[in-house]
Amino acid sequence: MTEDPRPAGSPTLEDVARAAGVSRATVSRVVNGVRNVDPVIQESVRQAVAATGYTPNRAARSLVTRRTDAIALVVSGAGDDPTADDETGGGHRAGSTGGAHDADEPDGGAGSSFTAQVFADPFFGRVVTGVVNYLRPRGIYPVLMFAETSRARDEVVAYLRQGSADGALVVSTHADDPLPALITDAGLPAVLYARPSRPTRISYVDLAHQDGARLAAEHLLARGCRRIATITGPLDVPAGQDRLAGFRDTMARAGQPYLPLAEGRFTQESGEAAMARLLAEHPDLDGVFAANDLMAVGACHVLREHGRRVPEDVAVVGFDDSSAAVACRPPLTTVRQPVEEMAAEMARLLLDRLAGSDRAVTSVIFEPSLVVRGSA
Amino acid sequence: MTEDPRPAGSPTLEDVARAAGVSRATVSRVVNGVRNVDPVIQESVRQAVAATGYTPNRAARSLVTRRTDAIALVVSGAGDDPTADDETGGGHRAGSTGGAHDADEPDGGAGSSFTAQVFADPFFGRVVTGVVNYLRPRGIYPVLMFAETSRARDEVVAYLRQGSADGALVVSTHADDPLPALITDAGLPAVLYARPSRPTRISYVDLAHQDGARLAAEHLLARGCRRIATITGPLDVPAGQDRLAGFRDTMARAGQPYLPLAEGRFTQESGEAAMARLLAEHPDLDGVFAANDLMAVGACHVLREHGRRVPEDVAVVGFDDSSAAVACRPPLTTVRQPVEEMAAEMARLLLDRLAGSDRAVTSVIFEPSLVVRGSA
DNA sequence: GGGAGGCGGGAGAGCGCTCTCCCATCGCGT
DNA sequence: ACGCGATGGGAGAGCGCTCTCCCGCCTCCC
Repeated sequence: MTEDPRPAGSPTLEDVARAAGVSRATVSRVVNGVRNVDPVIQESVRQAVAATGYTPNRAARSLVTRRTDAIALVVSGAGDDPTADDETGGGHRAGSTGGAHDADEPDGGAGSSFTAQVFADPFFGRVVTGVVNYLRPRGIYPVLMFAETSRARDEVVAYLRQGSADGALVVSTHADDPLPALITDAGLPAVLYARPSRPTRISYVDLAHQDGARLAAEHLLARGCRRIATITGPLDVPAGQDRLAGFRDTMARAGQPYLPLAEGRFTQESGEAAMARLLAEHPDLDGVFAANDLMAVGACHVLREHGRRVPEDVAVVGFDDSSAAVACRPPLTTVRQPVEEMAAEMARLLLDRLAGSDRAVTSVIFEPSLVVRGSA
Repeated sequence: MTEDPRPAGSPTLEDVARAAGVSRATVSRVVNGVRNVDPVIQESVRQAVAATGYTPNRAARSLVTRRTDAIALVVSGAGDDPTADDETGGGHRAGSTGGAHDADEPDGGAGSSFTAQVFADPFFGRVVTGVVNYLRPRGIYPVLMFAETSRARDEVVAYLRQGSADGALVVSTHADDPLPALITDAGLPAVLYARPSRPTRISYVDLAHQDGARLAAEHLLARGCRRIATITGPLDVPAGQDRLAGFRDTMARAGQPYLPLAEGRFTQESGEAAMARLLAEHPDLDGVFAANDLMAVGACHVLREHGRRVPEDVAVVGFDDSSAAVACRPPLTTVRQPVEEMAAEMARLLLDRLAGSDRAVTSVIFEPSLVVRGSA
């Protein structure tokens, strides 16, 4: 007959309590620092914890507290969703992207999965950075999720509903993303990055895109550019619309109501294509505002290939101040979007919501600033 | 007297059981698809589940199964760790980086945090892509963690020990990373990306770096380059060492034993600096092998700034086949590292380990391939 | 026809923790 | 001196689930 029937498994509160000669409740109180506990007992409990190598079991704790201290970081949008019927722009040729729409593709492979597309933009790395840096000191780690199909969206909601995370941080890449509504309908706490295109009772952080575009316009004008064009973002998302509106507005006010434009999709390739189109139609242009840095980089490439010097012949201004801006030759003059701070604020809003039970909807709008480098 | 004393909270197994007129056990069996259950009862249980909107509580399940169906994706390395004493290179001026060593910095801010550095390299996005794509169909989502300080490492281990995740996928950015050892010492399941610099009983995936470097060397030689230099990665990490060794080896075998080299740190800026150094010492060089694409991009920039055309005057070969390779002008000829597949395999290895109880250590080495584009 | 064996369902014991009670002790005021 | 609140520790009831028993019934074979 052995005395110890539990050789396996990690030590529990019970074990620590026995070692310290106190009750489970007392150990729990010491571990969680709740209520007053006699300093002497506190010390002996701490020693028992150290001696046994105790670590609280998170599942057990969650079960009773109904909190997980985990939050989901969801990148949402319409990838190549076969069920998507809310497309706005061109390209009705659904499924034309080479059958990559199978969510159960055997391996991690394929370069053009939604996940891969997402990380191709330095933007998401910055969001993650901001979120992680805010959450980490608080002992919280984000669970990374992607929701580009309706099935994936359901899985996200299910995940949240089964209490795997306390709330969600949602970054949408697409307009009319149904996820925010799904989450709030389920009564789950969430905060968005960027204003949802249809009004929803949900907190979000966003940038004053129009102000940013204004800064870009004023800079190009002040530089003396007179034949200015713009490469817009996708015009079915608020960021794309607002940057164009702000730019066009300032240009019009400066007496330049006609603004050549070409729509891009926030990718470098789309920026290249757009620049080529603009150059074909307006060979004499001397200034370009691209609605993000990636497209600006593409524009620079195409300009150089067409023998234009940047910024001597054509000045280029980007948007975001991402890593692509400094990596570019010449380095991009760009409108800074403080993504990391915004992401941190988004995390803060969610944590506030989880802590207090104030279900108030707050939105925080950040102001952009101009970063002048070599390209304009 | 109301009959229902539980208006709040989501429905539990008990509720479903009551609605279906069966026991909790039966509902559990249906939900988990375990053992045979009468089809009629099965159907009524399913209806009850749908009617009540039941979702199993993950914490409760974890508590008894001792599994979480969550895994940690840890990016590990030495950031600006004040306690680091295993630094190899120069720079003993600890803390010289402007007080940025405080882990509790108030906001998500600072651009040069470890997290930000990590995402500056497209490599990590690809790792995440591969991991996520493999895990997602299996209902598992990765928890993102960073471990660049000893405290952060302890937190990762604690996180795993408290059963917040079943295992870890570790990507080290640095040699002599103590994390793998810490994790295995704690008896926790983990798989690494890249061979640890000191041998450890742990599974990993890796690339045949030397073979990749050989491909690059052979391509440059076949192209007719005769004054070839290389920009190496950090020479204290296996990937840096092996790529140099493989390249130098092939060059030597081809009768070119003297190989000009400059060490970089896998960043674009370090690549630019290295290229500038090489050009200063060897103005007549006609071929460059950079140990990764980011440095190759930097090299291209510097070459162009010095009036060299790529590939006409100087051929450039990169390594990784990252997004930077296609974004570059001209597009980079590069050695492909199938990061996504490797990351997926890493996830597969971990899941296998978690499923079966075979504690066998396996390593899978992937073969690189040459992708010829415009730069060489 | 009767016993063995398989099959399907229920009862109930926990998993490890928190948290509400409850009780013992102590200090203090009147 | 006595009561009374404050203080600190213990007992124990769950949180929602899984899983091992156990039991009743049906089938099948000798």
